[in-house]
Amino acid sequence: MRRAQLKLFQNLIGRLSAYDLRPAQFSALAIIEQHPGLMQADLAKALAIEPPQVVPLLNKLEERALAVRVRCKPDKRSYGIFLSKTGEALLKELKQIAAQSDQESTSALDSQERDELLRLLRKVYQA
Amino acid sequence: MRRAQLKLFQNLIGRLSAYDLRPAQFSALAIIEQHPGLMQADLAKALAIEPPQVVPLLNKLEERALAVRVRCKPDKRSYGIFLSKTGEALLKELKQIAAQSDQESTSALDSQERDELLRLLRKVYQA
DNA sequence: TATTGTTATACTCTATAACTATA
DNA sequence: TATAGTTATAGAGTATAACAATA
Repeated sequence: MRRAQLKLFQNLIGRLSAYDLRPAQFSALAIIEQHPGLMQADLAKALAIEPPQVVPLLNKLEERALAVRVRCKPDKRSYGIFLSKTGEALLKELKQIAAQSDQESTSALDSQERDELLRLLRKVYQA
Repeated sequence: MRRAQLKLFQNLIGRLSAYDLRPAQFSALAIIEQHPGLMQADLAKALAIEPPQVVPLLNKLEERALAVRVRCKPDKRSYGIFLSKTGEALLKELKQIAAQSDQESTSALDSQERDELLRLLRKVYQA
């Protein structure tokens, strides 16, 4: 399991490096898209990382104008996190890159096996 | 894939911690058993880590008398690495622990699915 | 007093360059 | 000069404690 995961990860890291992004940053963009306006604590939980790690990650995304922090009206301690138009466009491109990466890393499998692998993996980690 | 792997790894780390061992040390014991007398560079390659990382790992195993470095006769630069009797006995126990860990981490799968997952993972990383 | 985000810090993992001793 | 092992070091990734602003 570890070796297969490392193989997939290395391939993805290589492809994302052309965008100066890490897998966690790509995941963050995808999560923000699915939950626009979420708070940093929620993003940490969704990424399975600790809140302090979200800070530099989001800073980087904000520097590059891919995402924005918006002060919440009711609770001025927290932010709502949103994708910018640039972020949305880039994410769309990145999803294709990631799909190509998965495809290449699992080129030894036929499409039925790939589906089955995904099904089994989900079953394991969702349990 | 990453999430499933993390789940398995965390379970294994927890179980091995009772023996004050890391997964890589357990793997090292298993590799040494399969290739008695191998050199440190070979062990590094088999573990997919860099040679310098082998040094503290092996030091720890030697301190605990689980493995030994034996100076090679012909080439006095290198060592042959072997398990001690203690190491062999502990490895036997650890293999059962690891099997239990895998079983527990994949308890959502039936035994046929578990076999299939293993087959697909091998196919991915061996490609 | 509790919570959100942040800073500072440390600990692990990993990778690279330089050193030693042999060849 | 080349190689096996080692040392030193630095860079990620990850986790915890403590802090500031707000509730």
